[in-house]
Amino acid sequence: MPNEIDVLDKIFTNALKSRIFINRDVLRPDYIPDELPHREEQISKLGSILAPALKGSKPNNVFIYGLTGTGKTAVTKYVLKRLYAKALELGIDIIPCYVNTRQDNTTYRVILKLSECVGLKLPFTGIATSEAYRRFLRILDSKNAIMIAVLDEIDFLVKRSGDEILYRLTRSGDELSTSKISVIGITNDLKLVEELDPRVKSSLGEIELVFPPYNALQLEDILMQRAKLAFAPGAISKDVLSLCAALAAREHGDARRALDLLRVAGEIAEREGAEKVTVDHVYKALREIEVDRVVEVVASMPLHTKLVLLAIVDLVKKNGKTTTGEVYMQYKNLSAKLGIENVTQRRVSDIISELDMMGIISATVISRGRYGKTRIITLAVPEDAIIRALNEDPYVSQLFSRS
DNA sequence: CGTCCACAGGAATGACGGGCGG
DNA sequence: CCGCCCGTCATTCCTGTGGACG
Repeated sequence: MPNEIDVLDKIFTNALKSRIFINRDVLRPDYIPDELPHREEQISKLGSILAPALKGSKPNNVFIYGLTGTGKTAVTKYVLKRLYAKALELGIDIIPCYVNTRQDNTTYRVILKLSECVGLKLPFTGIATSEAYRRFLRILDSKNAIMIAVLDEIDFLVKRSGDEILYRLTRSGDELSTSKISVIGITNDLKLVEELDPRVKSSLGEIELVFPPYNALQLEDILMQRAKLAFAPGAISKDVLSLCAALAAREHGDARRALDLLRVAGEIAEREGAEKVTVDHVYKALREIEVDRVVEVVASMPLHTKLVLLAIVDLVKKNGKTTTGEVYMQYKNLSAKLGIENVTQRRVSDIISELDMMGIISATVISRGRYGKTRIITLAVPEDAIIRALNEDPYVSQLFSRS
């Protein structure tokens, strides 16, 4: 008992006397810095595209693509913020509206978000989608304003709910008399463009903006800029920044990842009561980020998904890889042990796809000729991270304690 | 060179809980 | 309170298919 108090006491005093961070929020993904290094070109392009809004005419729709962490969202939010400030100055009514369609991945929820931006409260369920849309348009039109709707990560929206809402929004001019809507679509999936309805493609792709990945040197610049604000003098060294930059560049130049790495490394250093962040802390952070992600993703999965995942872990542990058929058999065994009814193979097939999408496993369709077509499944994250995550579930953990 | 395996994955449908407007 | 609509999980039935085997 007294031990616990000591531990806590230590943590608290460590946090207080920490000489690591001055302002750690600067490293968070949603922080928008005043300067975005190596994105000057994109900023000025987007700026000139949106500028007509200040004169009251509708800017072209824009399609932005680039991989994750290439600054698409940051640049867009930054430009929008500046545009909005300018519009206020000039007394022009511009309504910026940012929707992340990874969270709001249905047509209805997108409309809900757009409505919020014009000050319309809609029930989050209960009325027909088309009715919600009509109400939204009516309110917007009464405002005599230019709405700039940013739909971030639209691949999620399109995959789940199709591109109908995109079509309607880009064509909304027909249904509005005074107000206007410009759409900025952001995606990191380049193939998405081909899946879109050609009409959407042409109207949304009036202008395309590409965000190339950062290289290691550029990432280092970004980290440097933020580190100056985030860390106490002397708490961080160039080696550490370079390592974070290099590790993130190895993925695909993902700035978000680089910043996460740096922040978590700092947090670990702080926890340990260290005086400065070391290379070692960065490697620990690398691991911690992965485990956290897995635990979080797994925790929100329904029971059957967890069971399928456990079946996969068992089989992969044994053979290094597995197939859909094997997984289904093993999954049936597991649910029988728990005395739970099992779902059909069709459903398990979908669950495997879902796990693949979440990046927990990797599943590739292959044909084994005479022996049929199946998916070869391997783990995409460390096994012990998954097991630790699954153990959190009271039902699933019974299967561990047994044997 | 055609078969046919072992699934992939689309379409239609339904049960269910949540939450509205009237 | 009812009727309606939503999203989610699941089922049933289905057509499609790469390539090793015969």
